[in-house]
Amino acid sequence: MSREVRVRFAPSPTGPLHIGGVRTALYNYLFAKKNGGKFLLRIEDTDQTRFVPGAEDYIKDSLDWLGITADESPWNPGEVGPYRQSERKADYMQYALDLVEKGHAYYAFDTSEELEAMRKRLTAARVVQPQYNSITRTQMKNSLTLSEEEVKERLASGDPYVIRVKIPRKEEVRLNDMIRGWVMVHSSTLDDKVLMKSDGMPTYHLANIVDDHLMGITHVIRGEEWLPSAPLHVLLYKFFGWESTMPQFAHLPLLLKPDGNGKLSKRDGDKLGFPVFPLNWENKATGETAAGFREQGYLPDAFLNFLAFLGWNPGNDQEIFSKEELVEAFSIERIGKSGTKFDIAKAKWYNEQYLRSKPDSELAEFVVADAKSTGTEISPELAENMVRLTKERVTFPAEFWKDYQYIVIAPDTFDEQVASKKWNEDAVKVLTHYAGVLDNFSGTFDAETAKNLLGESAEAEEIKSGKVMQAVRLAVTGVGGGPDLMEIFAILGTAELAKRIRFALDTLSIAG
RNA sequence: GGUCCGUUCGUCUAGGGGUUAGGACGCAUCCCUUUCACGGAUGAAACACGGGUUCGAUUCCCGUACGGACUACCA
Repeated sequence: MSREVRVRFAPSPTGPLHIGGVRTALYNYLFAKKNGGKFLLRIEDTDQTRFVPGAEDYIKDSLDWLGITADESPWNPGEVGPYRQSERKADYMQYALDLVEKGHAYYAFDTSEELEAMRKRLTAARVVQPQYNSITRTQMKNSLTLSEEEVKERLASGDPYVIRVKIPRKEEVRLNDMIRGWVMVHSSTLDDKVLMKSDGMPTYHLANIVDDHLMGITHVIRGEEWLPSAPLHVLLYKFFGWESTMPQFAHLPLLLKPDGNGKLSKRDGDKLGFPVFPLNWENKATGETAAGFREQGYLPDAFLNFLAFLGWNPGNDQEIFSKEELVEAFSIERIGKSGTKFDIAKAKWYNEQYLRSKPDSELAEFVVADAKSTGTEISPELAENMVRLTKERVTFPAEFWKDYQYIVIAPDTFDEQVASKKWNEDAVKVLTHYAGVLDNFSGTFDAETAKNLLGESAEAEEIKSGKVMQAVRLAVTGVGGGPDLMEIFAILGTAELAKRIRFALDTLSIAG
């Protein structure tokens, strides 16, 4: 009988969650759902100096937006809470002490100045890697070098101290990563990492292992940046005697900058011309806002689909996956090993695909709202008509109104390039004739009728209608390209259409 | 510097001892069309390098190069 799958996403609320983190959350979620397990969210806020107000809410909002819902979290606690490490503070010390008792950890009283001096001394002695380890700890102030009496005294008098792990001098540490296979490291290259800080808070390493154990975590799926410390984690499981329930590790390839230079970091922001955050983030300190995918117009399902494919693939040609399909198809075996460069063009393509699959009526709501925000009230019917005509031509919902509002609002300027090339006497003749026809028309003016009448006007002037079509378009819309013109005519109606044509006739002059 | 991880078209990737090395995005050309898109068709475009192993290596092994992560009382 294997245990129920339990995975966690454990972000640190030190700023906005970036997309690498979101992807990690997504993979954890998919893995849990695929295996009928639980997905937990744990806030790792052990570093009080880096706490950023609002970051926790941001994490929640981001995951909510994408529908990556945790089965257990600070907002929806299960039975192994609390789900914030700051609220678990009291528990960690006993585990650290347990390690001290077992001889796997020790007190260290060195000040930061003394540590600095040690590193300087070692560097001067050309030691390549100055670190607190099995060799150097013999020269430092800790419970391994000080007398038992002095240690007791220092502890009693409230001397600041940390608890460090005692890394064995010669041991081959191995772990079987689900993505990378066997990884082996010799303990001599590891250092005696701090487990408990002098402020009484645990470091990541201690808190992480203790909480994962207490919360029954079976699989640790996290970014590759943790791979170097994974051997330490394995050692800690062993020291605690928790080997039999040690989770399996899966270290995800990193998300890289598009130029291939380093991992995608929070600081990159819209400096690179696209968001690296799911949602807008306002930096309270600087007042600057970093762009989010949501506000740029990305649909959550499209973004999720895109994100899933950054480092994972289903092994077949299918590219469009709903969340449910992703759950069904997901497996850790199909996650790649190498870093993934972020390609915004693909993200846009995904958005277009999802946008086109949405019903016109739903998209029309965006258009009504966007129009209203610029002071124009339009009916849902009109908005839906606009969507029907332009859906295949936009990437983001905002483009409906931004690029095609001429369907509602008559243009007052005309594209000069098109005008100079296409505006000619033939066009003037046909349009003048057509305007007159429109004045006298009564009946149903649909696209078909609009086209027939225009054809007749052209014929009357003995001009091929195809020759003047772009000029006609220019006159009515102000631009040289766009959706089916006759459909636009039908929406405008004869009166508005005639009015626009006459305005163009008055305004435009034939290029010499 | 040290430890660890990685390397298939520009990008995301499939594949895996014998393949015309497949797909997607992007790009180009053509078709459709009243324009621009959409759609359809076609095309250019890749196994980092050097040694092994093998009848045969892009695939396995070892080096080299390159890229990346880590190297805090941060996570």
